[in-house]
Amino acid sequence: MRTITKNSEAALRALGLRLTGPRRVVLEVLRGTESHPTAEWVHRVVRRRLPRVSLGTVYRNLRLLVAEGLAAEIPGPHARFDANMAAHHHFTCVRCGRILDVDGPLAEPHAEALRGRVAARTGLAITHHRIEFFGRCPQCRSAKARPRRTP
Amino acid sequence: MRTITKNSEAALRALGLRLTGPRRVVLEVLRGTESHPTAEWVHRVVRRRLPRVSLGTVYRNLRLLVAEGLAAEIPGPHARFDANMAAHHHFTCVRCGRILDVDGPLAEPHAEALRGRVAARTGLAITHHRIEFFGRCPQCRSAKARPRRTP
DNA sequence: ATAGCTGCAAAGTCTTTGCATGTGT
DNA sequence: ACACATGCAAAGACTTTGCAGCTAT
Repeated sequence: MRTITKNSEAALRALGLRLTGPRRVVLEVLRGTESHPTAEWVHRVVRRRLPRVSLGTVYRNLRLLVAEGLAAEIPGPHARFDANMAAHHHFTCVRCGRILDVDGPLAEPHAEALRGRVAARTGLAITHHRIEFFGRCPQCRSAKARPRRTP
Repeated sequence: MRTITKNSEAALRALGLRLTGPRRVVLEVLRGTESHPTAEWVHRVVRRRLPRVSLGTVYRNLRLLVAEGLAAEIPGPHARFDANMAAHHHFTCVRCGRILDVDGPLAEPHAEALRGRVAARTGLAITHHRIEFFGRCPQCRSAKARPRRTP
């Protein structure tokens, strides 16, 4: 579990963003989970602290955080967000939809080499890449339980 | 440019699918491009041959082709489709949005090794993966021209 | 004071669906 | 014949926006 929850304020201030209640809580909520949540999930959790926050405001702040580099958006039919800015990739469970982190050092050195090779041979100017792994998560491998969706 | 356009019929028949005009043309159009088109683009092109085909029918057939393994869907906010079923990855131009193929042998051997390594260390059961490269396409690298969207 | 936020609700986008009609086998 | 497809239009799911009223600085 991630521990940061405190100086989201500082992070926002450092970027010259206004520190409003909804904004701060959206960032804290996002930093407080590893579940790669949807906007709706963030909204539900934010509302436990600030019940009057609207979904529109959550979207606006999520987009702002992404634009400011404090969060990333995981592509897909429904957008998911991630405040983990360290280089890492994702594993998606094809059964339950859960997304798990595959952290940097594990995948990175090889992926970098791959990137260089591809760039060299295709002539494309590659600035970055993303790797998405698919399979079954530990829970789903053992459990006979019925599929669940995350979050 | 891809050449196949002829035995889309055979492919459909082999799967026991009914051979209807819209279905055949949707598959032929998809097989006839490398542009990773959206449903709307496919619809426009299909209509040049069968003007009465609806967008709903295009979606239904595109989904069917994906389900039957004759096409793949590229994830994102707007779905894109691809009839190239050989193992390959994609390069997305961050300037114009164009998607280019990065074909198998180039990326594959290393990616396989990477996958094995990740699987071994994380304990995740990885069945497949996808690599997406980002950067600027040749056109955009040279051109000062203004951004365009693809298709 | 005032540029920037917010809640609310309405409007957009892309995609899916219900239904009556048409069609491949 | 008859199960399956289609066109059309309406409905859905998710996201963005306009606007008048707040609020951080």
